[in-house]
Amino acid sequence: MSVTGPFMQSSCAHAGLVAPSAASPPVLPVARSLPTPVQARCSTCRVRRLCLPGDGTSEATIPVDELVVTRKRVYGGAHLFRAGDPFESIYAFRSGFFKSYLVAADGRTQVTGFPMAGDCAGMDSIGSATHTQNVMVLETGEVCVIPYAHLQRLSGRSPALREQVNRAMSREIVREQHIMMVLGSMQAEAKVSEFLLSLSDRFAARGYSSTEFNLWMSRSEIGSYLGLQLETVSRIMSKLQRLGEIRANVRHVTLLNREALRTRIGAGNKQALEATGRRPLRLIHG
Amino acid sequence: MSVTGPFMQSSCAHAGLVAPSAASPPVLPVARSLPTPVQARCSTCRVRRLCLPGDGTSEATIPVDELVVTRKRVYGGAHLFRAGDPFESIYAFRSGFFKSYLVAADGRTQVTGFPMAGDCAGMDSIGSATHTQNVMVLETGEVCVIPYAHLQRLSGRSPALREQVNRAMSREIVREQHIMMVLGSMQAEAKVSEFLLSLSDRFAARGYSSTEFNLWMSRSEIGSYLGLQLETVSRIMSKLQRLGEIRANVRHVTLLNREALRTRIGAGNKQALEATGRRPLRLIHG
DNA sequence: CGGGGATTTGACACATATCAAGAGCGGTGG
DNA sequence: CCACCGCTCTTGATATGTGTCAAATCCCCG
Repeated sequence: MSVTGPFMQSSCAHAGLVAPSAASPPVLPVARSLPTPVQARCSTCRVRRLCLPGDGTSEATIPVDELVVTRKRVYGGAHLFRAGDPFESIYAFRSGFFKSYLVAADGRTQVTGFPMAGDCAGMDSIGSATHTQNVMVLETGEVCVIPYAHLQRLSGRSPALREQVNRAMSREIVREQHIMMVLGSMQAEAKVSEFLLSLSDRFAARGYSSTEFNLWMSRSEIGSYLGLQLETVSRIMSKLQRLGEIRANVRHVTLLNREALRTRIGAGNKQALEATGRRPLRLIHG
Repeated sequence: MSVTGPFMQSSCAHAGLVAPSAASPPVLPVARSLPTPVQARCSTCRVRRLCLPGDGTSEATIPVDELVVTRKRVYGGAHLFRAGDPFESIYAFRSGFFKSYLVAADGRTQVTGFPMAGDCAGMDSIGSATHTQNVMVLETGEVCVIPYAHLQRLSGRSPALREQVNRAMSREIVREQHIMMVLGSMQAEAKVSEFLLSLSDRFAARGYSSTEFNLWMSRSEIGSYLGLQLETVSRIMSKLQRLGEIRANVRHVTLLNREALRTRIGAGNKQALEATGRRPLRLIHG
């Protein structure tokens, strides 16, 4: 794990407790039969039902309190990890706000998500030796470290945990499919409206206000996420404000008319494409 | 599973062999201790190393020949499944060519991929009762049916299989991240070039020509996949042909200058976005 | 041979990118 | 405490890539 910026403090030290084991790079933390520290337990976590442990339907068989080995406090501006860092752990966010992004060889950047409490990062790197994308901290928060080798071990004895991991990865695939749809078939106004409503729903699911919240990301980051230029994002937010559908005070947003925004999502379709059944072909050479 | 179009024939019937169990909807095929029919075995499959069984590094512990319960022949124009169909199985493609796509409530369509031999479909629906997207057959082929309950059972006794499933899902996440990058940060010409080269690489990985191949999908489907109109795709392919980088005879394509195409991918960047570290905020109300 | 869809190509419109300037905000140092 | 600096955000003017509309051609298939 790269330690950049102000990210250099383990939660254990921070919380004033003694860590059961080393917290950083080498191999995997030896926590086989050591008890998980109370502060890192999922059973007391407010967002557990959104996270790997799930809604508790099969709770009895998931060793939720052995899942997280360490918890770390990470600070705004720091990177949790970068593409190319060795892959060792899955991360689950307990609090804070983050962005995940890719950087192409030629410098192009694509923000792939804005994970927050209850979300996970690092699952895309399973099977790679190194992380495939970057995760940066936008708002200081706490992240639960789940060493992958540890997760594999636990999976061996808990079918329910295996299932939860599969579900979490599946959700991630669906989430990205949804973004593909936004990127590929929506116009700018629809994209921004969708973005705001989606954020709103995610805040709501975590018990925060769905109508009034902070944007922890910049216009430029929103733009990258939506495939737009920052100026376009800014203009559209100004327009939505002019129309009375939102109030936007730079990073602080209030949704005034959710229905209007929802309508805006459908506006300006680009494609219909309905399969015809007939499929002409020109075969190789022939 | 929806049975539409000419998709109404099980591979067993087709191959003239007796099926070991029912092949369709109800619960899950009872194949607990029945031997897997020879024709459905992974160990004899040409694309097994690209598929769930993997490259064989941990082959000994993966019950590869119990993985696939049935194999089906599916015909061009048919749907393997549609969004909303009950989720029961993962599908692995042995041959043929397919498209996966989403349809939004308002009718917008987004093609999410063009799976072919060695690829999988349905992993996005794990944890849902129903499939989240549609998969249509573009070129007749054979698909291996892996009932999810069956996979779960096998996973219980094979850590290596669990790992392979995780890897496959992880790869799918990375694949979609890559498409997000294409959709969000490339211009039309770069998108189409990237698409052709990517297809070329996938054919090469399967032992087919990397310079000459058929496009089983229409311009409209390519457009949907890349977030472009079909006319734009057509124009760009004409242009690439005019420039001597490809030869495009409707559905039959020859790549004449891969390097030129590769250069084209970098052209016309849209975003740079490098993190600044400073992160201004306007806190709630304040 | 005829019909229908796919593809190509052109003309044009328009959404969004690009370029540029100014304002707002937050932190820093005098 | 104020002035400055750097960054983000906003807004305007303009350029341009791509969508839209339309028509001709091609191709497959009956």
